[in-house]
Amino acid sequence: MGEPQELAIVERFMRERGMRWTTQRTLIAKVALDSHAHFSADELLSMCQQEDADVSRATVYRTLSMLEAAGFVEGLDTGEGKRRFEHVLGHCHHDHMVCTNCGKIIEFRDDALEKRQEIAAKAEGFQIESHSLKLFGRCKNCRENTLSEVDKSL
Amino acid sequence: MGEPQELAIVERFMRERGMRWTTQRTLIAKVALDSHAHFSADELLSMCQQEDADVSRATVYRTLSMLEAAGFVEGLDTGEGKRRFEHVLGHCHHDHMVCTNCGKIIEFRDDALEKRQEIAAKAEGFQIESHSLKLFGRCKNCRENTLSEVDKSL
DNA sequence: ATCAATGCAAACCGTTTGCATCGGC
DNA sequence: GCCGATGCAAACGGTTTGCATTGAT
Repeated sequence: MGEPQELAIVERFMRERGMRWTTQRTLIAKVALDSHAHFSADELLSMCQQEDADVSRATVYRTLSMLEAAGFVEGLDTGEGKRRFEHVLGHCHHDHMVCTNCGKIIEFRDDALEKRQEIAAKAEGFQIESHSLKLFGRCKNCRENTLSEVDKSL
Repeated sequence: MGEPQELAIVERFMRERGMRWTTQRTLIAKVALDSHAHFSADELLSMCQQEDADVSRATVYRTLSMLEAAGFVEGLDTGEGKRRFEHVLGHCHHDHMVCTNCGKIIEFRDDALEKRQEIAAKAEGFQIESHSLKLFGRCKNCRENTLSEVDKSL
């Protein structure tokens, strides 16, 4: 995982636009791009504060929306009432399965799916800019655990 | 559109569970099931108050979550920061295209899409309970208007 | 008469914002 | 030194909740 180069890309992006490359932005971007998880703004804040106390919630939100607008990070709504973000720079597009039991998020990709979406859009004269596909249900683990619980009760 | 029977179904559902069929629930369910639109809780409240002033915001929210839990209504997140709901009882499943310019919501259905989702889930040992697919972009109308604006500026 | 449902207003919670201060450039 | 970025705390907006009252059964 090549965070150093990625961080440099973010820095360059900001500087080119006349934005200041502050210690907070460096830290937030580093932690966000380092993470392989789907983190909430709050979790990102905690992760940053673990490394260095000098970050505020407001700055995390502000930096996060810049990173999102720039396309380095992507927000997704998992139905918990708050957004989660994922590292997107240098990763290819994928969709998500969200386990409604344990909250696990599984990434998957299916080109046929993407193509069908394009076809459906074309039929309506609609031009897709982005899309969001989430499958909600039970992950493999939770299904197995549920089954064994049922077994026990028999 | 057969609201009377649908309303009776909701009433029966509630009564069977020992819930009281109040004037507020009758009104809210009627208005919600009458609507062909994707309404927010607030809009539903206004629609109800137009017909009868005796409904509170709290009751709209409480009734809405019952209707959703019962499967008469379905909530979807269009990315506006608030949920929208749609009449689902007696309608077959569909997905949505959301115009990021005018907010228009287009319903569409593609069986091949659904099948690919099942295949992708099976590959992960995931059992789908529900899913959410939204295409964000520009609707036909907005595309045409945008084009003519460009034309004008030339 | 009972107890669930309602209305009100306050609480909630994630997120945004105004403003004085700080710090990159 | 300038002006953009930060921190703080207050504001925001959708939604939920505690509690006294109302009303369906």
